[in-house]
Amino acid sequence: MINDNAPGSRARRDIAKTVSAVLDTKFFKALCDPVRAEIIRRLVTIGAADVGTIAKTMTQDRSVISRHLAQLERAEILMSRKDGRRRLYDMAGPDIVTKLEDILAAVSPMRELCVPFGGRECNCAGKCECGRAAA
Amino acid sequence: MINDNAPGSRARRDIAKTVSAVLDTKFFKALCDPVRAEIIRRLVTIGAADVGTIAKTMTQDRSVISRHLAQLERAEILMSRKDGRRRLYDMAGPDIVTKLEDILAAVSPMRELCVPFGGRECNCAGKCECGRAAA
DNA sequence: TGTATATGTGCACATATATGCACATGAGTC
DNA sequence: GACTCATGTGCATATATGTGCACATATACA
Repeated sequence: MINDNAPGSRARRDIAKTVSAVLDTKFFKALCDPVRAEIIRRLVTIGAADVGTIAKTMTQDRSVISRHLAQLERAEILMSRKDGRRRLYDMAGPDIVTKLEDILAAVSPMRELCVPFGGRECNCAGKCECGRAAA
Repeated sequence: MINDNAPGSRARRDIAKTVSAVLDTKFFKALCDPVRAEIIRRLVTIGAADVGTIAKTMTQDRSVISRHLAQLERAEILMSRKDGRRRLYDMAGPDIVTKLEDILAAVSPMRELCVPFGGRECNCAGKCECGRAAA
């Protein structure tokens, strides 16, 4: 089809729907906070660990770390299991990779379909901030 | 190496570093808000549009939409250019796909390296919520 | 049983973010 | 020039989120 990227085209509506569906707010939100990012960094480095062990190396209170860990598990970034009175958390590596692959698959048609401004040059003659615009 | 996924191993430290580097907070934060998600949906559907046109179809004030659009541009999800007194925004399709490919490339070693709890079964005998854990 | 340890939760508070109004700026039109 | 239209920004306010303390719960151990 020559007119796939026309405004409101079937192709555009389809990809909009697919992209919306795959935009997992819970997943992205969990990745935004710097403390949670640091927790992820440490769990990747050291492997499975309990709440106290993780909290000991960070400035926040244990209860705060506990809540961050629970949120990361709800976002399916971590998994947990009980070990006596402790709870062990570990990275859900395969799940994370699968989720990102799904997102990429949904988004990748945008490479051809959502070329900004149809690839047309800006006629601003350097007056606006469109530096990244025209290929 | 047989011990690549040992706690603190070189492989683990490397991937932790790579993953941290690729976790673009600005990018993820921009994707969290439901209003911004809706803006993305409409821009994918209709293609390039100015602030007023987008705002007209949404409940929020024009100024609010204007700020969301600016944030999405800073996150390199949208691009903009001036057209007279209007400012046109459009999806930065190729940039978005490239960014997600970079993220996936950085994360994909986690599929083998971060199998939760080393793939070992939980010995809870059904008492804890480790359903997604084993296998 | 009593005690110590690990974790989760209610609550109050601080900070961040989203929102809408009023107004300023910039660009087109008369 | 005066006027109109589109956009961006300062400000006050509402809502969401992160934080730490105190306490409750659950498990292990003497």
